[in-house]
Amino acid sequence: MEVLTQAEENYLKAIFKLTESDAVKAASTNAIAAALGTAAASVTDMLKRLAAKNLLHYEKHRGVALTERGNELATNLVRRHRLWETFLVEKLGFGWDGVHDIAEHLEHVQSEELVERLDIFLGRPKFDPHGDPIPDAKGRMASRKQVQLSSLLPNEKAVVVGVLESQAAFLQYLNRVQLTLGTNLLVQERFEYDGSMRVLINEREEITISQKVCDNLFVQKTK
Amino acid sequence: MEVLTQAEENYLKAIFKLTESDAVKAASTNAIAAALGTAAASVTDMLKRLAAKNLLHYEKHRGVALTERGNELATNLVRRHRLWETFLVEKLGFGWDGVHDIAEHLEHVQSEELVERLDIFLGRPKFDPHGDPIPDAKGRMASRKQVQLSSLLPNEKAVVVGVLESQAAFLQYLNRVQLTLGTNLLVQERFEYDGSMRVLINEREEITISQKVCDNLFVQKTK
DNA sequence: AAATATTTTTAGGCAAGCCTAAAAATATTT
DNA sequence: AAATATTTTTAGGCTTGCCTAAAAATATTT
Repeated sequence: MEVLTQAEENYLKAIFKLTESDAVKAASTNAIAAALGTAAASVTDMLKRLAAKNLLHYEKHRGVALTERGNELATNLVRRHRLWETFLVEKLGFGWDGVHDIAEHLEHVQSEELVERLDIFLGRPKFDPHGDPIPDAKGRMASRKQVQLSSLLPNEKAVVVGVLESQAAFLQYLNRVQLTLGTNLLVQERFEYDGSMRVLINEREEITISQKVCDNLFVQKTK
Repeated sequence: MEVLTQAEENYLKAIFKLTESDAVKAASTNAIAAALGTAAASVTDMLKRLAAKNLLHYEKHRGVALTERGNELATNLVRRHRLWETFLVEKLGFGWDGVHDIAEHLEHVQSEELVERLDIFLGRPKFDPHGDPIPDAKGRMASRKQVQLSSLLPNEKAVVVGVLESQAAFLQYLNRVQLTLGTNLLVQERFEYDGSMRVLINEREEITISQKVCDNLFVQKTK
């Protein structure tokens, strides 16, 4: 089992995330640079090194995709990250939003046994505090726990993860009212009368959403 | 609060340990190199850098000692290390001997809040699984929990940490029978008749120790 | 005290990761 | 299709931490 540096691991994870939505099959140099906050030239540098280690497929000007091995390592990294986030929230009492940066460091500690014992200690959780699925030691994970927005009760928090029907008009509407992928929601109230909901968006703005929209929006509960 | 690299932290910790026994006031280049497994030239390199950051006093060919600030940072590092060791043993069920290397990595995660919460989660322990005292956030720590070997009961484990009377003849005897500082003991049996004990040394050799020696040996219980 | 041994420092180099500026390749406009 | 804009790569440099080999300083023997 090869050992990667923290920098290498961070590149793998960034590429993994960028190519996660199956629509996209390759990550561009610029996108990776943006994700990591480094110069594009540094990315090219590293891509060559990772390609030499057979962790990704690289062809000049073509963008990159992880190899099987690269995917394996990246998935394991995600596993570590999400287990630590779970630990920080469940055991140490951190808020679910203040936890990412610390997990970003903890995830780099290399010890299979540590991760395995942590997993057991936490009761082999399937999802982390953000609702994201935690891969098991073999890289398998549950699919996202997504539900329709209309199924939420007042005071529940969620994040937008997808739509049921993806007609252009609907997506345009979502963009218009800022209900984009990743938007955080807090349900304030639900009106029985017409099934509409008042929702706080990204801890800032409050809007009212019709039942039709609530039915078509997939969200994932968060804490 | 300045942020140190892992390498810098490792140097601080090594120097801290080397100068811990108050007898020694300066750590030599070679001793540091040996402790870290690096070349002496690399140590000289780093000593200059750490001196420039006011973390230690460095004069060519004179050896080094930590500054107040250096000591503070090193103590905090020890705190982090021992808290993580405690976590690994108490919560994750690691054996107390398989824990050092992992803690070596965890200790470098920089987050005051993380350490504070971990401390609380563990119930603010005063000693780690090796019996070493855990400094509090201000750097204060209890003195070692040392007891006379003669006070131990069969099946208790301990490590040699000092002597009561340090006559040369006694120390020579200890060296002779391998009862040196850091030796691990497991009490097998105690004979009421003459107060002598049968003890397993470093999980290998079994010897019998007279009451006089047992009274003069300070040990620290371990798990 | 001179000779020898040991320790420490200097000098010069190397890999990993980052940078900026310029060149080359690819995409988008017109 | 030519012109322009954007993306990606190359080239050259920097810092951190490490190395080896040789020089300098200090310690120990004789």
